[in-house]
Amino acid sequence: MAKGQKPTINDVARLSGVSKKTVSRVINKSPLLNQATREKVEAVIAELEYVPNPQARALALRRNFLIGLIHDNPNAQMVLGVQEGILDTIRNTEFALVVRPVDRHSPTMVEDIRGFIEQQRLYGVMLLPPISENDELAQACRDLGCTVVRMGSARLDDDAHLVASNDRQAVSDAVAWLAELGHKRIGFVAGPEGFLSARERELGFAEGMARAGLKPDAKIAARGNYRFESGLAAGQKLLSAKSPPSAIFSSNDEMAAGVLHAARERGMSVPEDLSIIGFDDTAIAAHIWPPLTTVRWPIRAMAATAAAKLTRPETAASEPSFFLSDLVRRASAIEYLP
Amino acid sequence: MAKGQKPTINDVARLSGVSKKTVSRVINKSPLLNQATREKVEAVIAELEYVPNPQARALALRRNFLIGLIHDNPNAQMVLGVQEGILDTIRNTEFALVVRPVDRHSPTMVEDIRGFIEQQRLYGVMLLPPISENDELAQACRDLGCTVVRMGSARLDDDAHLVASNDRQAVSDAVAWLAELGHKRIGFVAGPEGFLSARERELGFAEGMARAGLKPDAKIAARGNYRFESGLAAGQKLLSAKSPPSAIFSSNDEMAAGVLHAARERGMSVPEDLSIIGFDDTAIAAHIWPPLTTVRWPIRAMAATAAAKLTRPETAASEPSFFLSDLVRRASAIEYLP
DNA sequence: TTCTGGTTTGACACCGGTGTCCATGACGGA
DNA sequence: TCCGTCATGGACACCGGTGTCAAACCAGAA
Repeated sequence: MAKGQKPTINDVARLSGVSKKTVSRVINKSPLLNQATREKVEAVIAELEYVPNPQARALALRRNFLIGLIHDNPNAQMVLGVQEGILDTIRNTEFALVVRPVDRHSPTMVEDIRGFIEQQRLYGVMLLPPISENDELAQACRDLGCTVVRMGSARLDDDAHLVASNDRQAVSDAVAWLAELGHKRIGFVAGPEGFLSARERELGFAEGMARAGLKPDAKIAARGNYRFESGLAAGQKLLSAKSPPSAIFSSNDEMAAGVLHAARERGMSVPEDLSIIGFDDTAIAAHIWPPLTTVRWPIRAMAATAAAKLTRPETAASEPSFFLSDLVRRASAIEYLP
Repeated sequence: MAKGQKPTINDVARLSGVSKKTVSRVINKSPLLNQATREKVEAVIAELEYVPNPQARALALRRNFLIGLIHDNPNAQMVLGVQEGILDTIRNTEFALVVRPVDRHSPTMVEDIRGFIEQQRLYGVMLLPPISENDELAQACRDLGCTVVRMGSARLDDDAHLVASNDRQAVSDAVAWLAELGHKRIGFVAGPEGFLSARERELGFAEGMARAGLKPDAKIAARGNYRFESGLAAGQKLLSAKSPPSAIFSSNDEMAAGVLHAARERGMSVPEDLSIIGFDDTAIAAHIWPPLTTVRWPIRAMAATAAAKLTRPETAASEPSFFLSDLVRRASAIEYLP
């Protein structure tokens, strides 16, 4: 072994007086190997600080140890939380995380992603909402021999290929809690049509109202697109209703911030005149005034589980797919003050 | 070539009646090649939809086409912006982006990163603040034969290995603008000690005050740690001063949001009683009330340039390293009302 | 016609691992 | 003592590219 060069399997084999293949067996923990031989080789590996070359392994095994994170998600905190969760699982393994932001409105998106998976010979990919809802895309990835795990808010796939938050339940609970606080007219800001998360949250709202024996009123409901401006517009509509709500549930935090602005524009105080609940617990939630009561879902733990399902399916595929969210009670929602 | 298998260089060679090596020359655009041969081979490549296997290339070239993004950065938006910028440059190349969040307080951080670079045989890495300021780390990466480009807010390295925002200038301009608006008592919330960005913003503040002929007053200055809570504490201190400021410059948006809370706690109106300027233009800035006037720096363009310096140094290394930021004027800073 | 020199191409080893299959040797039973 | 069996380890080809070096080819000059 030349000085300054990384040791290879050949160096290890030569120094320990065995063949490459035997070293390979040690590395791969093959059971049909004499204990003494194993220890001898392991000693040399330790001495040389030998690390197998992943490129060579990838070539021989025809599979790269790369997990792809494919997303088109506007929520930076969520994406970063996912990255951290995946790293929690794959740190200290031979896997690495490669990321690929995409544009879901591009007509070539599926083609682009296929090219990416094929070129990098990805081991597996994780799809984030909203593109995780795209069955065609998931199938295209699988056709390439790539394991796919999808993150979502509903049953998009079987347990081995899904991690999901139980949004419906979480919203239902939040609305029921508002009702307990005495609110009778509860407004709703929906997310964009076509998003499963938006749909689930809508169902959760309906469920929560039903639990509380309240009837949803279309005059104090509006649809937004998860962006701040749409929340502002929704808030303006709801608050100018003849019989305005005393509480509003918004399908995400950003729109909730918009509702808050709308209330302030009308000179209303939050939470005294209007209680607001958001969803996601993004950084905004804690930093607006008043701090937003919101639903937090365990992104990082979910992503860690997803990564486990990708990298060691034999042990992790059957782990639960659904994760419970909880209500973070801050100052923006209080009991009804007539 | 078996059905369903990806074509290899051998398939291309056989079908076009030339040797592997000639195909390799075509792929690598070698100049010493007959035009007719080149076209013949290219036709076969197109027909087979052949894509070279990056693992095999990586093995032969002893260098992987992976760019690492190493960071320990609490600002999700910034990290995601960087990722998008890097992708702007490397999309449609053979490079891929692998990410690695780390913990800068871990005593084994440098060792962990070395292991990561070595294991994945990274082509280059990009370091984000605050760890981009760690010279020992940068050197360790370079010793591994890995190109390093650092992102920062000051001259951390030479042009070929640096992209930086000119924070000092930006803050100086912002403060000078406050002075133009008639503010005489301008408070300052500094970032954490030991952060170059914090230091640069401090110098910018001093410079701006000097330009306006104002003298900084330590009684209306405080140090925070870039977190919301520290901004809140700083705001409480500054606003309870015997002679409180009419405007406050905060070294980042999150602390500015804290200052805003502090003002509101004391029953002050923003911007009527107090003007506030932040730094970074994160999502918070646009979504708090009132929307925050802040300094925006071109993260995505900077990251794209950094990626170019990593992946094609021959053309990009000499591109400018410094990027100008600009002041985003929203509602939180207005002229001085006595 | 033969030689020369430049251009174009190919044979072969190599990068650092893994899979296949066979050789070896120890051990137990006949 | 001899043979069959099983545990163990090695030889060799292969994964799909690239580097080296020499051979083949071609045109123009002697």
